[in-house]
Amino acid sequence: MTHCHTIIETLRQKGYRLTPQREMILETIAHSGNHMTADEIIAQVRTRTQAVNIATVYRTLEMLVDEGLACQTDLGDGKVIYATLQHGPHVHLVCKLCRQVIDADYEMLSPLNEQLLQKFGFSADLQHISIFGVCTQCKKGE
Amino acid sequence: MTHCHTIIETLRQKGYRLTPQREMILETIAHSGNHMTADEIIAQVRTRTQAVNIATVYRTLEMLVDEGLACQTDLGDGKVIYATLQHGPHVHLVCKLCRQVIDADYEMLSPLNEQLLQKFGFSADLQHISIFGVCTQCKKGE
DNA sequence: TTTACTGCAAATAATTTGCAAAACT
DNA sequence: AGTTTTGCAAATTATTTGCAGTAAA
Repeated sequence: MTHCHTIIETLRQKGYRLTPQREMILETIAHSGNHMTADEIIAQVRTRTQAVNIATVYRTLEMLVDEGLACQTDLGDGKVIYATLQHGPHVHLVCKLCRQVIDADYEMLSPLNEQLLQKFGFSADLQHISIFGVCTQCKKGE
Repeated sequence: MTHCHTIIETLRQKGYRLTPQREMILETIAHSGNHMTADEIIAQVRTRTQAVNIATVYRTLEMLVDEGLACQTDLGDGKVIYATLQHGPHVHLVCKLCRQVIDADYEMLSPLNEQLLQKFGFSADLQHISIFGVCTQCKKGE
């Protein structure tokens, strides 16, 4: 809730209107403490009220990403997940078999970040990154 | 062409049929020496003949990826690119402004690969990875 | 009151699929 | 000949958009 209020305050200051839809969408993402797809978000919100449309969810998410208040990660298999920035930067380890998403610490990527900058002058967005592979459990189960 | 023939030989050995469509698609990707989207591939092939359908392109690409003969990379903005493995593993640095794709050497990722394996038991597919960010030219142009 | 925001339904866009006809081997 | 593979058109899926009505400020 606290984190949620921070975002709401920020939006208000930027001149956005605070609609119940936006509040509910925000609360849902922030509260879950996890990454969610647009579909998951609307499903969750609809346990509370029918008064939200999927188009509004997409428009709200786009706004949050544009304002730097949420991060968007493409999981590759046609799924895009969103999360608020409460946990700070991290890496998404996506298991391509079970589709589980593990969060790893961002620190792991600092050396890479520096190398990319030095060798290519490339400023990488490593806070949004998804790394695909196979998790421990799935390796055993094979 | 040489590289192309290797792939064709491999496919034949695996029991796949060698159709002109598959040959043309393969030649196009291998020849370009670059990453291409399904759309770019069919556009290129169609400068030679009309006798290829987009569904066939997708089916061929899927087969190549399944057989480990091509790699597939999701660029995030709704584009998926494909390339044959002639250049060996590499990292795709995608500029989110100009959409240019720079190839970086895979070696850069070895330490990360090891860490992911040690800390999480996660076998990462780093040969398919896309890293988003802003390239030198775009940084200047801003 | 003003103008941003929402819902709805239609539009996109990329990819996938069913099925009959064509063509490798 | 027998089975794979293709083309076509329709289906799918996720997302976007136009527009008229609703509601923050």
